[in-house]
Amino acid sequence: MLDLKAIRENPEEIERRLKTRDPEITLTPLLEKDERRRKLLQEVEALKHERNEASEEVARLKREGREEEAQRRIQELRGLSERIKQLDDEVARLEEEIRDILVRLPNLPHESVPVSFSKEDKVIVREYKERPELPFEPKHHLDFAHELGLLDFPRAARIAGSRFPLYLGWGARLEMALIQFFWDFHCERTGYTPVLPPYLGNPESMFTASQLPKFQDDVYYIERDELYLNPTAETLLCNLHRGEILDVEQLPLKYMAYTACFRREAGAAGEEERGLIRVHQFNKVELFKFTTAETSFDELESLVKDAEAVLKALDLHYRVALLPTGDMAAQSAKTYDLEVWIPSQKRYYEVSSCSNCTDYQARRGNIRYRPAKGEKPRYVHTLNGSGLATSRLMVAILETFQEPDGRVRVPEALRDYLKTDVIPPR
RNA sequence: GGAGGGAUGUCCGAACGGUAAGGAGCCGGUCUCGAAAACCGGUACGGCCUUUACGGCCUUCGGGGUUCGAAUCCCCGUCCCUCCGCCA
Repeated sequence: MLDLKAIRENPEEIERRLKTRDPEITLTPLLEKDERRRKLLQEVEALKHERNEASEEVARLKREGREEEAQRRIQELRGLSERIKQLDDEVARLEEEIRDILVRLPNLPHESVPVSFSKEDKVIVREYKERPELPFEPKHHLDFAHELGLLDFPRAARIAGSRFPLYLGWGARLEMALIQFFWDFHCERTGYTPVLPPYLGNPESMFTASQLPKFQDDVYYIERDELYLNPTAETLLCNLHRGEILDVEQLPLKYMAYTACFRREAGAAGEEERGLIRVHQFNKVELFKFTTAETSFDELESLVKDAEAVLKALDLHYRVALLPTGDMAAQSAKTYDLEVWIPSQKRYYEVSSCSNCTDYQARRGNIRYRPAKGEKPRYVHTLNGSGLATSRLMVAILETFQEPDGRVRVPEALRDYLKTDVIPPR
């Protein structure tokens, strides 16, 4: 959510920047409603002042036993409260309308973000290692994972439905090894505090993280209990300090969570995304930071490096892309994607998305910090990044390290976890 | 799932329906070489609005209602605690 006061003070500039994300955006109705609300507010507050003083007078008269005068005063006040209630209702209605508009506006993009509505216009910032050249035609992971007994999509469909994964045998072990490796890596080397959060979130949590109202259709919802299934631990970690005022000395706060993630992926289909590329349920280790306003863009750079470090440790070819204005999530001011090479498709797939959401989520969730003793609280900046999504990473590993016979070499970093250097073991 | 109790500031804690006591802590001061103690003063976080003032409005878990006036009475909800039931 953007700061209404800032919009009021600088509407042209903010509208111009928002239009780089969505040319349809116009702030005029918002400003009109805001103007009207403030006018009514002044009116109603003056009436309330009058009522407060009159009430005090009634109390005084009663104390002094001047009952008749008090009754006369009370009679005079009857209409006043009626009028206040009318105006209050009108102000409340306007406030709701203003909020409705405000919560649907995206964050202001940072000035370093390339302006374009086409996701093709992302900027490749850097690459790691050479693109792997296999001495044979690489197979799609599904074309050998079933044979090797690593995955079983037909049986997963029997249990839940299509696009749900079922890992088994060495596939399950590999997935757990990836999770454990990422978990240990960020605990021990990059210094994030580990968290195992609830997998369900309430409407307020979804709203704060900005899953609501726009992405209502992308998340699973349990109507009976008014709870949403976790679509990404960003949603959950974002709410860890909702409503709090943090000490500036605590910042930056760095958290890491492992969760299963659930997404409806309505409308997703197609040959390109079969197998583990796009599923309703996947595993992810998520990184999250709460920072001050001054440091958040530096913290974004180090967050990206922390996520990259895992890919490097796995010896995978990847690149870092800076997304253009039109391709970022609404809450983000600046986003880097980490994309890993998928040999069978000869293209890159996103395995991590690292964003600085500045004060957008913090304002929704009222997450603040006190810059110094005695100073007014300010909104924190929130940052998130996958570190990483294991399910997609498994695709990269299976396909990059496949042997002609379909077996898979295990990256050095995972051997201690799996106790084998090839899957399945000979 | 059932029955009961509770939620007030940084913390503890009070308030016959009359406009949020008291204490601790914290901040400032006096005293002191300095500190502690003692004493004096300040302290409802926070938010909104404007004529930015010694200003006004809101804020006793959240939302409604009754009333001239609600921390207080009524209704709905959230969270916590106790007991019963169920249970990995």
